[in-house]
Amino acid sequence: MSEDENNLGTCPVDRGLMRVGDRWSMLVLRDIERGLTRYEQLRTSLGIAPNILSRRLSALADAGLIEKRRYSQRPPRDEYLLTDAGRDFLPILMAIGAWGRKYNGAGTLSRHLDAATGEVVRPVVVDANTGAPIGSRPLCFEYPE
Amino acid sequence: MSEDENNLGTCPVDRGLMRVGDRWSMLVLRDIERGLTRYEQLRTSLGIAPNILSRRLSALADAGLIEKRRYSQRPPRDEYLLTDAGRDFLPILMAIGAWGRKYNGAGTLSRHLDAATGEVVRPVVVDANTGAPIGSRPLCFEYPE
DNA sequence: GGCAGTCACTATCATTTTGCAAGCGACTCG
DNA sequence: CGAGTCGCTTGCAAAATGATAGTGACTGCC
Repeated sequence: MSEDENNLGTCPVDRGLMRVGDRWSMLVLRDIERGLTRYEQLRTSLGIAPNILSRRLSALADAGLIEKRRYSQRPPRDEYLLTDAGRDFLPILMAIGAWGRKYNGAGTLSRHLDAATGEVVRPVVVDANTGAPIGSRPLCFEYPE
Repeated sequence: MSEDENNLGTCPVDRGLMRVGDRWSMLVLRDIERGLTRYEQLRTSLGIAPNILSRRLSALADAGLIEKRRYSQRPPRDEYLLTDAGRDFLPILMAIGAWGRKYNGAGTLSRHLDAATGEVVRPVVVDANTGAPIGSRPLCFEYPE
């Protein structure tokens, strides 16, 4: 895919997208977060074809974002749970959600509330060093070698 | 796609992914940010087939994330620039990059530095209300109706 | 003027991925 | 025993993607 080694090979964005770079995977993660952990729940909630769901689930498991756990032997029943890597991806989904609300948010949309304050959560990406939102300060790139 | 109206129809994540939900689109945005604004620059940097690049560029333009601007009449030359919506998406790419670095970051990767301090930027998604990183406080969902 | 070369594409076709529909094994419940 | 649910797999059609070739508009060189 990459010819230019200064580019995709060393680009962390691409590294991330290698693992979750498709729509269904992200929506699956979102639904698992919402508590829809079983195959049938995911299938009906997403309206996804069963073969596609199977493939996405195993891809996500291979990528280390979810894991399959048998919670009942008889009848055999499994659930899909987020790993640490999967949970770490959720903030990104919330940031995408905030963007979607802003630029494609006609009508009423679901949202997250802070359980303690009851306030609507407003996800923003900031630089942990300065606390400033990304985009509010000039940045520059650094390439390896 | 959606059967369950509590789900995709009202989900801001899905609304966002409707516009940029594929790998190439995100990588194009990243490259434009890096200053690769011309067709040939993007094509060689990404190693993408020309027909695919054309389609992605017009999809991104239709979605309002980039716009095409002719900067030279003779010879006819165009460049692709980020719109406000496109620039607003960049922090998400940085968050994906941070995740990719953490979970798929073997070897040396490129990174962003704060132009003023020279420090490596560490993107984190926080709740703008509390300033707390998403994931550090319990949340709940609210669905319309 | 003629020819090579660059840029920004489009057109054609093979390959890959996605999606629909049907079916299947393991079980439960009546 | 028969219907129903869950968690899939299989087969096939449709759509998206990707490789390759080609095209039009120009520039720059001899």
